Amino acid sequence: MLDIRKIRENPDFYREHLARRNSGDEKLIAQVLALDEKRRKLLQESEALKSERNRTSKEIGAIKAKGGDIAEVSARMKAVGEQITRLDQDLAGIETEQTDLLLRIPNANHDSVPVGKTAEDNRIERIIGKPAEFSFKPKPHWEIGAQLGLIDLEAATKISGSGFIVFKGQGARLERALISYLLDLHTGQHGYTEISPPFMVRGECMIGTTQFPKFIDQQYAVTEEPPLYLVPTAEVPVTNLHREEILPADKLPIRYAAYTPCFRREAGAAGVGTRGLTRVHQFDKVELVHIVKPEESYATLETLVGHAERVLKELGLHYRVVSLCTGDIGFGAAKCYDIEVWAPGVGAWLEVSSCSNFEDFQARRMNLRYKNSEGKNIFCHTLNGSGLALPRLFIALLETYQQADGHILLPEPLQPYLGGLKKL
RNA sequence: GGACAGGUGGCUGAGUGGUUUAAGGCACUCGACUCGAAAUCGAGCGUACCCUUUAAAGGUACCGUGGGUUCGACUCCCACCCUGUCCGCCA
Repeated sequence: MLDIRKIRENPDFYREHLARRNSGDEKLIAQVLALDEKRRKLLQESEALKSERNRTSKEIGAIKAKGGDIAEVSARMKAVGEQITRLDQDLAGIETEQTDLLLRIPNANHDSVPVGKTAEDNRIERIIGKPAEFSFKPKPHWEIGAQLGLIDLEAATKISGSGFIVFKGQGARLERALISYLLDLHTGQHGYTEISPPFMVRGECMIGTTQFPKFIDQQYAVTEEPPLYLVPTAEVPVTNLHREEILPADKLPIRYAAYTPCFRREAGAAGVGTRGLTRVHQFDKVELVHIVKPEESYATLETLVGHAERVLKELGLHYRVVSLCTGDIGFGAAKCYDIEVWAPGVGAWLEVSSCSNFEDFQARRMNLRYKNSEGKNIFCHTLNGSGLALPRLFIALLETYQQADGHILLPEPLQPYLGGLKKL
């Protein structure tokens, strides 16, 4: 959520930044400012009347103590009270409207974010490794996986519909191995504290991390009373762990790593780019979350990307890091790097991680602050990135390490997690 | 799910309709005393918003949450939430 006072002070700055997102949201600035003006006018009227009532009520107390007559002044204050009630009702309506609008305005982007309209305009920061070479035509993962009995997409469709995966045998074991490997790497080498959160959360959490209100139709609701939602990413429960808190400065920075399944409705139609495991309603992911002081957040973003890249380097996978342009970047992010792994079987770059700095955009929504050295309460900056998303990592492993005889070689770091197994 | 108890500032703890402007204490900050410290003494010390703005001052709201009664609610009424303890159910 943007700071209404900053919008008030510098509306052009936000109009320009939002216009670069080409989502048309810059028009909301004028709307929110109009509401804000109305709101403050009503607030001032209401507060002036309350001030009068407070003063007069004390006088009434004094008059009564002396045995005086309060009928006339009391009646007058009753009228004032009714007027206050009316004003406050109007005010509450406008405040709700304003907050709702503010929750729908996306974040302004950092100056280093490339300006552009589509994914074509994203800036490629670096390409690491080389594409795997084959003496045969590499197969897509759904063929390899079916042949080796690692996955069964038809069974998944039968029990849950399209967009679900059944892992079987060594496939299921590989999935489990990857979760352990990723958590061990990040907690052991990168200093993260492991969190195992609930997979269902309240609506407030979804507001905090920007899924609500705008993207509510992409979420699964589980119960109606109380409303609970399946997490679309561990970002939601983990970042909200400290919602409504004022953290002591020495608790920062906070680094959490969490495995959860992720549930997404992904309204998009099936077709190219959605076959196999690339785009599913439920997938596993290890997520990295940082809560930091504002002055540290951009250095932290680079560190975070490095932690995610480390996985691909260790596993010997070919990947690139892309800086998302203003037209492609997510709603809440000020800056975002995507990490894309090369999948030789399908011949495409697949997004396996999205590392974002939200600055104080999420922190404002969840009222997450820390007390600085001067004793002031300052909104924290929050960041998160996948470390990594499992199905696409699974795809890259199958397609990159496939052999002419149909088997898959396992990269060395994974072998201990599969009981020393070297190939599938 | 049932019964009982409770929810007030960073902590503790008073407060049953009007000098509550939330007492007192602890902690913290500054000052005095001291070579220094402790003790003692003095002062300060919540959050958010509004107005003004170089600043200061001022206003409003906040005692679990939301309603209600009243000129006026920490205080009275209603509903709900949470915590603790016990009971029931349960992998």
